[in-house]
Amino acid sequence: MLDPAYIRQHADEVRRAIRLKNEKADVDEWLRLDERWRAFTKETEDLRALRNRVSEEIAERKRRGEDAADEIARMRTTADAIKAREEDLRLVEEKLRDLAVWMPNVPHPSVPEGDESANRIVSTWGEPKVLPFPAKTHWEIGERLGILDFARASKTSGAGFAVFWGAGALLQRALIRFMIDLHVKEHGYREVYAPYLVNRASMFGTGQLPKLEEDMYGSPRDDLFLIPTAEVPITNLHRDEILAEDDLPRKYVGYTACFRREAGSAGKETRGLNRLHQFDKVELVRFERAEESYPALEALRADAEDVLRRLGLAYRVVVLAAGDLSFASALTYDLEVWAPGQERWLEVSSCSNFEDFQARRMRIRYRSAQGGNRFAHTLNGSGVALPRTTIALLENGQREDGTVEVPEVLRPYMDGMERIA
RNA sequence: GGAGGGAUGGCCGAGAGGCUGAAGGCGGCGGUCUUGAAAACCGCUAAACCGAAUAGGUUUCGUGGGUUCGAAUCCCACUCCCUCCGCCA
Repeated sequence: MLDPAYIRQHADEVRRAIRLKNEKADVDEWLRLDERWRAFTKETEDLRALRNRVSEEIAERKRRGEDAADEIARMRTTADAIKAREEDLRLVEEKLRDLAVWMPNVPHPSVPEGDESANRIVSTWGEPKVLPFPAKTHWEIGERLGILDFARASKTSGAGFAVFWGAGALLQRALIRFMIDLHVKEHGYREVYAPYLVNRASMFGTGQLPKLEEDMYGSPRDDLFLIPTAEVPITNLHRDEILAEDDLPRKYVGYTACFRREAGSAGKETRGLNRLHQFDKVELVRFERAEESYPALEALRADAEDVLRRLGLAYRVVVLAAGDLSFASALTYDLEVWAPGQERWLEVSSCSNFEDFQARRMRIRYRSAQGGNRFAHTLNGSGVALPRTTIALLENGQREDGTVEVPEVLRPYMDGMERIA
């Protein structure tokens, strides 16, 4: 949610953000209603002030044992007028809010304009691997090794699901533990295990609602949603809280499964583990002082990158252009790993700074040392998503004989297994 | 699912139609004392909004409605929490 004062003073910036992000939101209508809201507010408050004053007088008279019937009669009409004005106010406020919730966060000035094709590569780590033999795709490798089973996944659940067997399943557990251990022990995050089902308020808080309701799984009977990312439950942990400034930053890491409809996407790009309705992810979430959120985004990104470096996977960092930026984000870095079997880069992490956009929706504040409460800045990024990391591990680690080398750092988590055969 | 109890400021907790934005405590800030600190003592300390305002005003005691000239306080509905019973991994 944007600051109403910001919308008033920077309407052009907001219009620009809406255009760049390909959103639909009516700033002019909002501005018009905001005018009216202020007029109604004044009228309503003046009437209330009158009521408060006269009520005080009535109380005083009664205390002295005097009669106040005339004043009470006069206030009866005032009470009706107040009720009418309050109703008008309420309606305008509702409309203002309905318009405001569709306004996306404003991109950081450094964000390139344009769609996906304007995304800018800021760095690359490692050499995209070229194998000395014909590279196989991960689904070929995994099915031959008997660790990946898409046929049976579609039997139990349909297209877009995966079953991992034996060493494949162990690899998932190993990745989760490796990543969480790294972030906890070396990067200073606190581990949290949070619910997979969340309520409407939580989905609204991080900005998935109202825009993405159609993209989510849920239980309509209970008005509960399956989380599309751990960002939702973890960021909402501090909804309606006022944090102590000394307690910032708060750095959390959590593993969850994630669920996404991915409606309408099918084909080559989604084959195998590339795009699933259910997948696993280790997520990093940070709550920061306003002036520290951009340095914190760099730190968050470095923490996510560290996972890929230790796994020995070549990757690149991309700054998303405005048109590719999510609704709530001001600046996002994507981390993409190289998958030689498919000869393409795969997004395994999106590291974003939401500034105070989510915090306003959730009323997450901190008590500032100079006095006064300020909205915290929230950030998050995957550290990292499992399926595509698994793809990269299989496609990069494959040998000509069809076996797959296990990176050194994962071996302690896999009973010393050096190779999946 | 059934029966009870509850929700008040950063936190704990009192208040039961008007004098309550709200006692008291904790925490925080400032001061006295001290070489320094602690202890003790004194003072200050909710948020949001309208407004050019350091003027004035409004709102907020879980949420939404109602009664009333006036509601933290009375009534209704809902949400959440706790206790007990049932069911269950």
